Amino acid sequence: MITLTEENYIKAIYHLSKHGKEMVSTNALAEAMRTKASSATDMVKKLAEKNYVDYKKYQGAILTESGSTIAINVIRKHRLWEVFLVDKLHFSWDEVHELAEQLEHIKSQKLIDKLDAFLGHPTHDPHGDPIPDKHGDFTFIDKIMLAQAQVNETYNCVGVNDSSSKFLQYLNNNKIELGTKIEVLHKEAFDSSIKIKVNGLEMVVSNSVAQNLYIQKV
Amino acid sequence: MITLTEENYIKAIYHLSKHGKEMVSTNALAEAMRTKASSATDMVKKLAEKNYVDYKKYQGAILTESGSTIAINVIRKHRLWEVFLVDKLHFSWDEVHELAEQLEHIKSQKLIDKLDAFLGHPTHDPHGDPIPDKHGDFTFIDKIMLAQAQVNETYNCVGVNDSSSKFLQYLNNNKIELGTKIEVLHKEAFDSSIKIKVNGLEMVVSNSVAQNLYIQKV
DNA sequence: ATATATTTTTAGTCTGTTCTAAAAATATAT
DNA sequence: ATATATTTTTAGAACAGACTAAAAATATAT
Ligand SMILES: [Mn+2]
Ligand SMILES: [Mn+2]
Ligand SMILES: [Mn+2]
Ligand SMILES: [Mn+2]
Repeated sequence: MITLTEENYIKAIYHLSKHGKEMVSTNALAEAMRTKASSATDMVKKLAEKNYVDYKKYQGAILTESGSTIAINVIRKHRLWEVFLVDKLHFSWDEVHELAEQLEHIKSQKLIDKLDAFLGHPTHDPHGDPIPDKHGDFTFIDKIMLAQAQVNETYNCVGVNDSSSKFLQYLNNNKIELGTKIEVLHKEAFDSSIKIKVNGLEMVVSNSVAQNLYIQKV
Repeated sequence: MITLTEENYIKAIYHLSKHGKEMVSTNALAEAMRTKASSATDMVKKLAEKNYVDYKKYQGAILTESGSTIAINVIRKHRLWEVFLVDKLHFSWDEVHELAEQLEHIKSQKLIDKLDAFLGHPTHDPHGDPIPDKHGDFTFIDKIMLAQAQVNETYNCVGVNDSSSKFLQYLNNNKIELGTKIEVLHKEAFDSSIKIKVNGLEMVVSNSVAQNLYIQKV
């Protein structure tokens, strides 16, 4: 039986290793888990013991096939619950992450299958992140960062990189949501800020915003 | 912050004390929690420390006002989730209890309020048990056990006492569910079994069934 | 009332997860 | 290459929650 804490570490390793197969350092893992390096070491040893990661002292950890399967399943649950909270319970997209952190640990394959069906087998969560299907396969969409956009082109907002409530609330305040059309008017060389037109209104976004908003050519 | 384990103990104390105000013995609590008396003692001391129970050595424990509020809130969540699982995800009533045991510990007042609204503010769970409202008030319905029924009367099935999947599956097999009409044909003095007519078919139920089925005069 | 049985508590241990402080290994700078 | 800085691991302790075995309190039977 896998514990809630183990699942969270495994998920963190998955995200830090960028979808799978590069070594994750103890310090990076500790920081992601908001804990100390000594705790991360202990946990990584335990995960290695249970064959969820391969671990070499001082080298870092990497998920095994079985660890990867667990990570993807937790992510699937997390994102499906987020869809439920937004689509069915009418939460705002900036409120659901912490709740999904709790719900993702509910153990029942049947529940997640039924939830998936109830939601109409969604492929993306409220932040534009892909939801792995029951075989663990993702539907990737072809997205770029707003920072990479071309002037005088129009794009669709399709996702966020930073899904903290602070950033999402910033987007709320500026009426930017998934599906919103963004026309790129000007890129300022000095500070990499970008002038865009959204909902008929012109506005300037900083580079740090432009690097956290994913778009797709319409 | 209250832990999952503390919530489960508090809920067990609530149920064992029959909705509130009688002392619960250490042994009874240990048995309900499927643990040992020494563990129950330890936990009861901790709950007393946190002022969720009043506890006197060798005398037993009883919920305080604050403990009672917690118990009722956990029960509210448990039963609302059961309604969700049955009404929205189409689980059968014999499958939902264990899942609700997990879901009842999700911490978010807003979630439970929204779930309640989404479900249409149900007053009873799939087993006929009352769902406390957000102020902790129950809607009690006037029910009796089938064992107390009168011959030649017709009743509505409104709840179960034993909500184990074994009993619920027995009812499934005999096409008895909440709302099913039951006509009482004969009570056998010898073994307290009861002959009833359900869905046009006659059948005999044992006393142990009759004591676990709640009914109401139509 | 005394002996016996049952219930409850205590004492000590274990596992899981965290921490701090110190030691060991690795990386970086001159 | 050596010194210094950074990262990682180890050692030892804490806390929650469980266990076993033994002691203490309470209940029951004669
Ligand atoms: Mn999330
Ligand atoms: Mn989590
Ligand atoms: Mn239940
Ligand atoms: Mn529970």
